[in-house]
Amino acid sequence: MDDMAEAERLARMPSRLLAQAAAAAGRIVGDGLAAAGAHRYQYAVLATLAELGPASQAELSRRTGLDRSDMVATVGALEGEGSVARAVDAGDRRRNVVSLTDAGVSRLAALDAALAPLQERVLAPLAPEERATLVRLLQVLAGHHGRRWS
Amino acid sequence: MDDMAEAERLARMPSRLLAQAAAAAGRIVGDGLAAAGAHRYQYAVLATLAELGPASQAELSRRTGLDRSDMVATVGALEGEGSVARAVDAGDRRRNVVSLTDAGVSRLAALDAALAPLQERVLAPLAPEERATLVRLLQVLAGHHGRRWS
DNA sequence: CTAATTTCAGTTTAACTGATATCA
DNA sequence: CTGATATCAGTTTAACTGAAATTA
Repeated sequence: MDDMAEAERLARMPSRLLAQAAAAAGRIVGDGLAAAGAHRYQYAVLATLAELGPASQAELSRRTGLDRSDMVATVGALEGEGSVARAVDAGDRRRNVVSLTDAGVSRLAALDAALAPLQERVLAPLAPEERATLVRLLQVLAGHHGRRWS
Repeated sequence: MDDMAEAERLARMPSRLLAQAAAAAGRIVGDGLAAAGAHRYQYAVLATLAELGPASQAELSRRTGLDRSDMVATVGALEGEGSVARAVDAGDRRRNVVSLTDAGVSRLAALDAALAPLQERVLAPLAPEERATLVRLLQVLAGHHGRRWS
């Protein structure tokens, strides 16, 4: 019973559509960042530092959703290319204070410039109002499921 | 310049929102299918067979987006549990004809029943019209980026 | 003592690649 | 000969786990 309603079950399944769209978007953005010599994780950390100002690795992990373990390597790579500085926090010696350097600010601007047309490609088939609606709905979903606290 | 517009760049970036929402949905659905003893790949194959009828592994790969190589293992697992039958195609002996068994039809119904409340959980924070809109927009995106031909 | 932070070493798994054998 | 199919063996990488050392 209900065969017609289930005929396109896969094509209408939210989890599957999300996975497909995310995979396509991830490939476009991942390839673009790779061409710029960066990793998705690195962009996330640079952008978060630009918003927050200097922060510990644990705080960056919380904000970006990256694992504490991967954060070590990511901050290490950014430090290695001169985009961030890493120093022991004088007020709490367990922490590193990670901060953007001038080179990091430039690096972030370059990556932002590289990313803009890629996000445009991701959303290409949608009209402007549809893009805004999609972003809003995804924010609701991400916000809802992102709360490990609450 | 344009600092305010970029203040929440990460929180508004489509590729990132898609990745976050897809990861949350994938975890919910993946855990649920695992609890039912199935893999996401297996559900995709069962559902596709229910729509198409008997099909070759190559055809199933095209429809589901699964790699031909992973399809071998997936069909093998489904055959092992008795959900599908696999036979050499008499008309084209390169092909296997994969078809749903009666047990496979039941298995699919059970997985569908298990999945319904999980999709509900994924979309929980959205109103009914919002859910329909999201599905529609994601279908446009998936359809656009899914075309390797054209 | 408990809890947070950083770091390292290792695991798991999805997704993919390349090669081979078979057949149209 | 070319191209499609099924299969196998192996690679890559994102994401995660567990434990140690340090400090609050």
